[in-house]
Amino acid sequence: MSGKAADTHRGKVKRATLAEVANAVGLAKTTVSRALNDYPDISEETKRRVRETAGSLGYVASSRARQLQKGSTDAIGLVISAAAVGLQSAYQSEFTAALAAALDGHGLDLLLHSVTDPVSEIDTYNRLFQQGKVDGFVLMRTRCDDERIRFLTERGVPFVTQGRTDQSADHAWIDIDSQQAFSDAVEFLAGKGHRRIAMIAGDETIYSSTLREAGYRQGLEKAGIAVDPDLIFPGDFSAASGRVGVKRVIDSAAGVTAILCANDATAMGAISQAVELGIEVPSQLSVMGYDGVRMAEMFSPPLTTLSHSAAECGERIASMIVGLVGGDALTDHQVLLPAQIIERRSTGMAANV
Amino acid sequence: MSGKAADTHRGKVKRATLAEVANAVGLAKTTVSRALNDYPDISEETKRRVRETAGSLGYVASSRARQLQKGSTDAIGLVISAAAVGLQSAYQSEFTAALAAALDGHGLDLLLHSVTDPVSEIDTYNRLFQQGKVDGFVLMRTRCDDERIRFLTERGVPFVTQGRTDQSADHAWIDIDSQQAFSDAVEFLAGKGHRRIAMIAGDETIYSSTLREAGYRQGLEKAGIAVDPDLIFPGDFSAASGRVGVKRVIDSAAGVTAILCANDATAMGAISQAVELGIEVPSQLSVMGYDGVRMAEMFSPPLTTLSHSAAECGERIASMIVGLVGGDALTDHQVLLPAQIIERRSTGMAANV
DNA sequence: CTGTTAGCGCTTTCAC
DNA sequence: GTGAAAGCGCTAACAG
Repeated sequence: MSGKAADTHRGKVKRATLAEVANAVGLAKTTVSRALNDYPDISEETKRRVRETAGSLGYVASSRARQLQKGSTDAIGLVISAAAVGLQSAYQSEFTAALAAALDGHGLDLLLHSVTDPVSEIDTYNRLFQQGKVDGFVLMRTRCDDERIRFLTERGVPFVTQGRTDQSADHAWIDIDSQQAFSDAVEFLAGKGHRRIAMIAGDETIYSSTLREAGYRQGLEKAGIAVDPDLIFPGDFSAASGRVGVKRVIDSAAGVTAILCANDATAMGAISQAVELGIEVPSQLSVMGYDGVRMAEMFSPPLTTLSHSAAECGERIASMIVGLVGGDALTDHQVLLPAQIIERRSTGMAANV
Repeated sequence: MSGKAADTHRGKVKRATLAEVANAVGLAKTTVSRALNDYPDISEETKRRVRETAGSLGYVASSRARQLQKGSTDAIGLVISAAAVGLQSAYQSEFTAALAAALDGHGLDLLLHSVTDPVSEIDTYNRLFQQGKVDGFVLMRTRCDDERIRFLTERGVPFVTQGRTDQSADHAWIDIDSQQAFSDAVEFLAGKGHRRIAMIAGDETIYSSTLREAGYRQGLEKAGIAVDPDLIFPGDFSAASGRVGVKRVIDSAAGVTAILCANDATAMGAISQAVELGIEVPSQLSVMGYDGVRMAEMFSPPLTTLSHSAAECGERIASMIVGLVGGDALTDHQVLLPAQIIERRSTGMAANV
């Protein structure tokens, strides 16, 4: 605002433009553009010269302008809900980092958007896409009946979900075979002599929670143990719900020697509460988690868990979304990855009850 | 490529354009644009009509086009290095989420970029800005002598750091007064009768590590305890370094009854290792962390720590970067926030040695 | 109050 | 092999 100094004011940094480069080399903008983009109809010599002066001018093409012209954005949106505080679970944040890294490998950026009001969630997806800020989305924490999926599908917006839903048949997703994993976990526990195995479930609106519970039941059956509905306690993936869950187990379910938790955070909460109640883990109570977050290894006792790779998941999703945005035919667009039991010291042989 | 079907192919979603809206209302693009942006020189009646048809057409302005015209991006870049796996520490990810939420409140997006090769780090900052993808940056994990800061400062690129540096005088930053915090922590421990208090330090290339160590020394002095350099063990903010640290303490430093760790992850690692070595926390050894991550509360035993608010930090940084990008004068551009001791159960009275 | 004319910086036909 | 012209969708002068 202060007159003469206006064009020098802080924050306004001059970026070299195509026209300037063209001018400097003595060629037309068109030619420079094609040279820089390595078109075959430009002579090697010219390309060299152009690249050189472009470099010396510190020229970097404005992606805004390019995007406007080409119609694409080279950015993928990831919307997190502030309600689920932090970058949600440790796993979510490990995954997010992996996704960012993987997208980077494909030359895409990750636009991280936080939405505070759940009501405006859909609106956020809509705006981000309509505004042309992103070419597509990655969805985390998919819900059983996921409104976002319906919305995006209807509009033909490319997206990949991390986790299945009731509508899984129709969209691209990648997921961990949590049902199998939980079944394995129960068998593993049964193999250690546990007969009364409780489960602290995850947020029931999240589809994967239902799968984890189904796996738990399935494992019980395989192990020849009758499913006792009273041994399934509600939870919400938080450590706090693990604490509450343990108290309930103690209060209401006699003879439980092992607890399978919906995720690692819940398991850690459960252990910490158990210890406070004077229950020793694993000698009196085995506790097992799911996800294999890094912290699980450092917990005391180190957590037995079902591990899967956030990095692989991120990379696969990145490839998938790149394909979708590029309009590729959908092959391999539904991927199920296994989880592996990592035995550490929060589980042991069943105690004599 | 397949001819006639080309314009219908998946992924190409038609977005309404300004011209279309203008056409529909029977007004000029300009008028529509101004109506939508609530310019004073458009009649209320017209604005109403325009908004109505815009709404019914589902029109959302293309931010690409607007950005190209206005020159700004409404996005802030956050570059994380994949080397420090995951979204780095739990604190980093809590902060990132908070930052995204806060930026959202200002109508800004967060562009999360991951860089694998440390060598290309500066280049990434440069490209992101030159390409016009972001208006500015937020830097985490500031290093003592931070090349990124020199680079951005030289070019006049707006940025705010979370954490100070050797060059702090010259740039906008927000930081926790970790020196004071660590000093307080030592006094707190001394107040519980601890005389030989070890420290497991953080990554020494990170500026804040030096501050935390300085605070530790300062606290010792205040408590009238001589600083013993042999009681300071190296670390890197990881839980693993906490484990290693504890072993070294046991092996080489007799009489230590308390360990102050550079952050919560280190503290958790330390506790878990101590327990494995048969050392009881806190009866035989007190361990204290820093950051106050959510998991600290759920640890067993719950961790005594120095807590500070990621949310507040994120909000403040958001305001600061908004101001900087907007070209505001720099007032309050260097903010020091306090940390608070949260006493939980990983610390107790000094054991008799 | 509203419309006309430019132009942000780039990529693309289409000529030469 | 290279250049001229047009336009992506928007906003900012400047007229009327």
